[in-house]
Parts: sequence; C-alpha cells; structure tokens
Amino acid sequence: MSNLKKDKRPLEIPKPTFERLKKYLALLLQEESEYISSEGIAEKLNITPEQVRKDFTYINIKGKPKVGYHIPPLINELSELFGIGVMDNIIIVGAGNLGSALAKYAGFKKIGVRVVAIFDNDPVKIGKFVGELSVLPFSEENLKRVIKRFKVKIGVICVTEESAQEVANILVRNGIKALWNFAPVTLKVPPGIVLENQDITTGVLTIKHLLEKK
Amino acid sequence: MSNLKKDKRPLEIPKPTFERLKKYLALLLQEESEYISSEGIAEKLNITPEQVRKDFTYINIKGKPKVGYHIPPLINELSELFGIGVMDNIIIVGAGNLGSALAKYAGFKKIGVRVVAIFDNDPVKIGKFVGELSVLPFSEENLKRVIKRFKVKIGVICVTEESAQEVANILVRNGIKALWNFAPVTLKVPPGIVLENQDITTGVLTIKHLLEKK
DNA sequence: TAGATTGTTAATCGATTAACAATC
DNA sequence: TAGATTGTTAATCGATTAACAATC
Repeated sequence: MSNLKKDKRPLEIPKPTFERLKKYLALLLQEESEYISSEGIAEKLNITPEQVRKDFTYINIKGKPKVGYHIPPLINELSELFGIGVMDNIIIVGAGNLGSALAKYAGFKKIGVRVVAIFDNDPVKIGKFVGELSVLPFSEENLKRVIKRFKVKIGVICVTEESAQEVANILVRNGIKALWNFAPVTLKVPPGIVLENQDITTGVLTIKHLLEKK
Repeated sequence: MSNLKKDKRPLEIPKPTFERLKKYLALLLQEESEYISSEGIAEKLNITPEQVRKDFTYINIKGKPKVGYHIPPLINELSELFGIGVMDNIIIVGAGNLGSALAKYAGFKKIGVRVVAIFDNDPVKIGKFVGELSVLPFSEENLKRVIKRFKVKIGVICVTEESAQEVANILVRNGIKALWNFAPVTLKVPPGIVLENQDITTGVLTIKHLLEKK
C-alpha cells in the first residue's frame, strides 16, 4: 500500500488530484527522457508546478532537487495506484465501428487491459475478425463461458442507446462487476456495480462553448 | 446573453458546475416526461438535489415549487449555453474505426454539430463511403477548400499517435480554430487555438482503481 | 558553495452543503 | 390551506495557491 503519510494515516486522494494523476501517467508514458521536473509536466498540461508537486504528495515518490522526478519509478507508482500491474481481461459488446476501434486499440496493454472477446448479435458481423478476435454471438451461454474462463470483471458497452440498458442487465446478471459505457444513455445498475460513462460528445460541447465566447 | 444575476453582473460558471450542466443536458435530452424535479435529476446522476438547484442558479431558468423544472425551456437554456443553436460544421481526419464511428454518430445533430467531411491518406480508404460521406484524400488543397466552403472551425483528430501532431499542425495552418483530439498524445497548439483531448482510456483507469479497492 | 527545484505548511480561494424562507 | 419543492444565503468543507524551508 503506497498512499501513507509519514504518520501512517492513509489518505484519500482528492477527486481532482486523481484525475490529474491519470493525465500525468498518460504524459509520462509518452515521455522519452529519464527525468522530468514539476515545471516540465505543468507546462504541457497547462497547470502550475506547485499543483503537480502537491499532487505527488499523495503518492509515494520523491523527486530530486535540481533534477526533477525519475520517470520510471514515477510510472510504477502511478501504475500501482491504478492497478495497472494486474492485467484485467475485458469484453466488448457491440462490434460496430466504436467497438472495433476499442478491440484493436494498442494502448490497452500499457495500462493493464486485455480485450478477450467481442460480441454482437448481427449475423453479418458474427464470425468476422476484428483484429485477432472473431466476433461471437451475444448469447448468455457464450457470455457466461467467456466471463468464467477469463475471469472477466469489466464489460464495455458499445451498442446503440436502445439496447444499452438491456445489455447492461445481461452483463451484470452474468457476473460482470464494472461497466464501461459508451452508449449515450444514463444506465441504471445495482449497487456495488461500478459504472463509468464515457460520453463521447461532452468534449465537443466544451469546444462549442469556448468558441462561442470569442 | 443569459448568465446575468439580478444585479446584472455576469458571472462565471464554475468548472465543476459547467461539467455537471453538460450531464444535465445529456440526461434531459433522453427524458420523455415534461417536468423533472431537482431530486429526479440528482438521483440519476448520484448527486444531491441541492447541488442541482445551485447549479441552475447559474443559468436563467426557474422551476415551479411542487412541480419541478419544465424540461423544454431547460433544454433551450442549456443549449444556448453550449452554443447548440448554432450549427457547427466539423471535419474528421482519419477514417479508421474511430473516425468512422464519429462520422456516423447520429447524436451530433442534437448538439449542433454536423460532420461535413472525413479525410484519410490511405488509398484503400479514399473514395469509400462512411455513412453518407466519401472519404477524401488528406491534402492541404482539399482541406482548404472544405474549410472555406463549410466555414469549418472544428477539426477532429482520429489518426495514430505518430501522425497526430503533424495533422494538428496542418489543420491549424489551414484555419481550424479548435481541435478535438482522440489520439493518445499531448498535442502542442499555438495560443488561441482551442484544444480538447478526449483520452479514451482514462475511463478504464478509474474502473481499475475502483475494482482494486474491493 | 550557489542555485535550482523539491516538499510542506499556512493562507486563500472557491465549491459544496446545510438551513430555511419563498412560492406554487 | 398544507405540503412539497424551489431559490438563496450562510456555514462548512476542501482544494488551490503562496511562501519558504529543505536538499541535492
């Protein structure tokens, strides 16, 4: 366990800090140099170096004055925080363009994620290959088998908004513990199930708002 | 202009409020009833009704005690805030699965966004149709022409991380004012250019972190 | 050593929550 | 009218910023 202060009280990472830590990790994974200063990080993310240093007090790393932070251990520490060391098998439901894009996404490996199956109920898509995976029919038997065999905890929803809730129900019923939802719907899930909505349109709303102000 | 208080001082919408307003809008667009209470909204988004009411003080709407908020005017007000009334033409660079998914995404209309062109430099993809659009060769001439003709201000980057920065440079050079970046890279853009990074992996990091704590 | 950069504490700022009055 | 729900002000809580001491 890493987030202990000297006095041994574990401390909760504030939400905003947590979000920034994700950005630091993404940035560091791209970095090629060996060391980086708080200033270096701050600059690329449009925040202050003080912010960066403060955020780092929540994880167990030390920088060197005059040098900055050694990147590899920093990546390790952040990786541990996000549970990247443990490889999680995930399944994707919906083999449309979005589902296919995710199934083929190369960056998952770096963050401890492996796509083990992709499902669809469109006969045209079933059996076709998406990257190295053949599209499986979305039946409860198939689902059950895959989830059991690969100990899958995370299900990705890439279906239409009309089917999203039903798919969510089926996944949860078959033992999925977390849903990563790309459909533009507000899903209802039982307590204890982790739900992460990845609303793809929100970004463009921010852009429109910013452009309007000019 | 809508965000004035009684005393006519315009007031900045706090960032967290702004983010929630986006969620309210997404939710309301799915809603079928005519009225909704702060409690009704709060429940679906796992926040408190007080939060919702407080947030609404930043926009120009009034609810009715005992009834709640009338959804249509609420949607209008939020739409105005995000500049949804004005239709923005956007172009997509990269006709892979992700670019294609976006090009075909039906929900854009609702938020005042229209995809007018999709580019790629892969000869295999050029000329093929993605929805109703034929993939255009990614040349500066084509780009210039489309941007001028459709008054395009927003460019979407759906290319590999290797080409993303170069594509960004070319878009900006040809008059694009805002970039919506789906490539997992930290782009550098000149001041004045709006940059919105849509890092698709961040969601799963949150999931992994939450699952780990159990 | 001098200087740069980290790490930490204190002060400020801003957002959330609580309480309650207004109102349909 | 009574009751429910909004709207707003004040109190609390939490995050950011500033200042500076520690250290390589």
